[in-house]
Amino acid sequence: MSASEPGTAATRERILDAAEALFAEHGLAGTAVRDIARDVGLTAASLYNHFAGKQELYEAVLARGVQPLIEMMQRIDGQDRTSDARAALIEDIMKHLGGRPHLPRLIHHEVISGGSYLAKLGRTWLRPLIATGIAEMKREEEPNWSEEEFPLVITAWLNLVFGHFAMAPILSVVFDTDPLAPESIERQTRFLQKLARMMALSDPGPG
Amino acid sequence: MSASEPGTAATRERILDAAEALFAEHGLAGTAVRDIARDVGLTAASLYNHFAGKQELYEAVLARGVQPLIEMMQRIDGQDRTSDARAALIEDIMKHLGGRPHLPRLIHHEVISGGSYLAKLGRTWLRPLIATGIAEMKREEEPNWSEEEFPLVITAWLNLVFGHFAMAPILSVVFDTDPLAPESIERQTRFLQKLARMMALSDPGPG
Amino acid sequence: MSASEPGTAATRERILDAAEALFAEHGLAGTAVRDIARDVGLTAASLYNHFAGKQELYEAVLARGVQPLIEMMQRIDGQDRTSDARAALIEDIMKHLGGRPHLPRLIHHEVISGGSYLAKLGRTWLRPLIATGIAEMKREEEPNWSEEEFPLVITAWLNLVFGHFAMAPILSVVFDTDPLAPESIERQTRFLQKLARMMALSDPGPG
Amino acid sequence: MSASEPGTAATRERILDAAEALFAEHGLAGTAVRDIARDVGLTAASLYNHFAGKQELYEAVLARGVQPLIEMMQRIDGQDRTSDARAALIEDIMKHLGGRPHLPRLIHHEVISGGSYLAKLGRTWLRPLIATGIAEMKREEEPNWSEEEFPLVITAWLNLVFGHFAMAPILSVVFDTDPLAPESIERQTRFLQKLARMMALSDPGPG
DNA sequence: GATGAATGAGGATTCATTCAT
DNA sequence: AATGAATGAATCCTCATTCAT
Repeated sequence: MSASEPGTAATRERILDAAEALFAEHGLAGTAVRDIARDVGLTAASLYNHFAGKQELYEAVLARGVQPLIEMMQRIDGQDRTSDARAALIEDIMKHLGGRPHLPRLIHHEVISGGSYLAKLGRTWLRPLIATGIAEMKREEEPNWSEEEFPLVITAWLNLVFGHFAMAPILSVVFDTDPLAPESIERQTRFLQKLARMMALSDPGPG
Repeated sequence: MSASEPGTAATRERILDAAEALFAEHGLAGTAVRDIARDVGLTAASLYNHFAGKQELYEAVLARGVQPLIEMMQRIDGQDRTSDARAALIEDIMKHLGGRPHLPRLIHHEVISGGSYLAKLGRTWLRPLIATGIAEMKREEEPNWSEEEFPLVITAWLNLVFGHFAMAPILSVVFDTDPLAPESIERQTRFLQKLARMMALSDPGPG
Repeated sequence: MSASEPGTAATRERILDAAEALFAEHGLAGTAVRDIARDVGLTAASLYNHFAGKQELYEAVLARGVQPLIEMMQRIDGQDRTSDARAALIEDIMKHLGGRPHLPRLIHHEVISGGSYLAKLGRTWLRPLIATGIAEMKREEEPNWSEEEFPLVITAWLNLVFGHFAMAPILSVVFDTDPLAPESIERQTRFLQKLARMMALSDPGPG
Repeated sequence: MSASEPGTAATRERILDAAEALFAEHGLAGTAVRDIARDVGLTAASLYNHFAGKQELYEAVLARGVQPLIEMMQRIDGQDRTSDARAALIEDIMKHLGGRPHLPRLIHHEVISGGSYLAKLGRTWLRPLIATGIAEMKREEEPNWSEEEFPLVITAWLNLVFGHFAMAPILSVVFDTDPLAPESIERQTRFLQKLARMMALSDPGPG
């Protein structure tokens, strides 16, 4: 009657968890199936009772991690636009990534490698996000950014949010803090919200 | 008999070039020595006349790419602080990375994987850059950022600059432009300079 | 409650059928237990409720196919020798093999591989057949074959009969007909009977 | 200066020899690459310096064995038809197969399994042979066989010739002789030549 | 400097088999 | 009687590396 009996459907989740951590750190090629299995307490052969192969496992990990982001996007897309929707969106995303800190590095691996999952990732997740963001910016009364700068602004935000998590290893070397600690995420969230206000309101004047 | 006859010292560079491209795309583990050799028109065995091993080759690629960044840092650190030093620095870095578009992805791989080269990278390159950046920000008369936000600002800049190149694969899927094309880099440079002015001058007011 | 309800004893037969087809095509080593199970609509694990293992299943398939041939031999051995006994025997064997077209290939696999079942096959089936055949030939009044040629004649007949079925795959490629179709088997039967008459009656004269 | 220095091109041939023997006995699936390598005195990994994979090695073995048969066919096809051409052809083929006694079993494996090489085998080798044989039979003045029986006659000959070698394992169990011994091959050759005369000359009369 | 050949180590995957349910 | 899950033992193949030529 325990909540997660070993050997049932829970095994699949435990494999995904272990795989997520290892794929995030070493990438697809750098991760040995045997190592994933060992972290779950299984033999490599047993993994193949749950996933058809390494590639399929990788994609399942990616899908599981990206799915909530897609849904988050869809929820936001349809809802009322209050004045601080931006701040709430930033907070939501930061919170989700904070709970799955391996995800951004995983996505970075995929993006950098130009992996096959990339096209789907772009279509189902990035494009709606961009559409939402651009629609938002168009609604500004005194916009700081021209329409052709919109994509750059969106991209900038992607890099700011994901970079915080993906760059964590080197940041924790240079600074003393762990970027994945809750208070670091909290601080980064407030910083990004402040930056968002600046980018929306300020007028940098002529170059 | 010149120092860089094809087939002599030049071979070393050609190996580094091929390795840089492949390491950037597939990472250290995902790149086969044989593939690097093939791209140079050599056999894997021949590579070992030029480099002691895969790991050493990887580090040589990393060193060759990072060295100019470090020197750039050192030059800037000692020079006069004109009003648009920031703009010039951004331009310099963007230009260097534009000429070696694989470098950011290479560094991302290293950072994400928490590779062994990372500590050196942090110490010799990132720390001076941060010191310079912080000193710069401290000199502001009406600063928008508190001292404890300084690291976040620096990190943000790192992510903005490197992200542009590292995320290129997925961006070229979502948008129609190639982020590595000269005009894209030019546009991104101007965008970042504008953003720099905003972050320095503007006052977002209370949250 | 009948003895051959589907799911009870009938399952055993269905397993044997599927196994016969696969073993005949891919041999013992080339056939996966899982594939046999799939063809029956079962899991590999379920097979072990019916057979002790792959090897045992293989032998059961072989035994089931060979048993009627042995019995056929025994019947013929004890019965009256009419003038067209040869023609009847050829017809019987061809008919049996026509109903189990996988069997010859199965036996071929076993023979070619020098499998362990081979000795038993030779002793219980081939030897009686040869004895019968030789006794038959000795009864000829004006024999075309010397006693030392008898084994060759017998072997020739084996190759002619079994070859028709075993070589079917390539023959259907070269000719347009399917050697396993009833009319092909009928034609081959008549051909072999004619050949039998030729071999018995004719006198080729000196070389 | 020895005729077959180890480590040169001769290695390829030695691999083919070892592979031919093992593939003939155990088939493609039943033969382990490691076992082939061991018989040559190599590591499995070393095999891959000479052949792209198991399948490719298998096809190379098949091609090397079948090539002489094809050429033999082509030579015969173009030459004068003397009265004992048949006897000579039988002798040639028996001799070639006698020198490569694994080949018939290898071909049997391929034929039985309906392997992919089969179509090529049928087209390049079997069809010319059949054409030659049929042309030969049409030239008979008082033919014993109708035109629609021609394919059956050809097939019979195939089975008689190849069967002698392929069935060798079980025959050596039942009889005391080794069918692959030179004198056995010699005896079988004479037997087949005699049978050929019978099939050409005799008239079995009405069934 | 270049290469063909060899190899130990490892890595993904298959497979026959077992066992608790 | 059926099955999902687990596994040890292969099996094919890749890879980084070495070395004689």
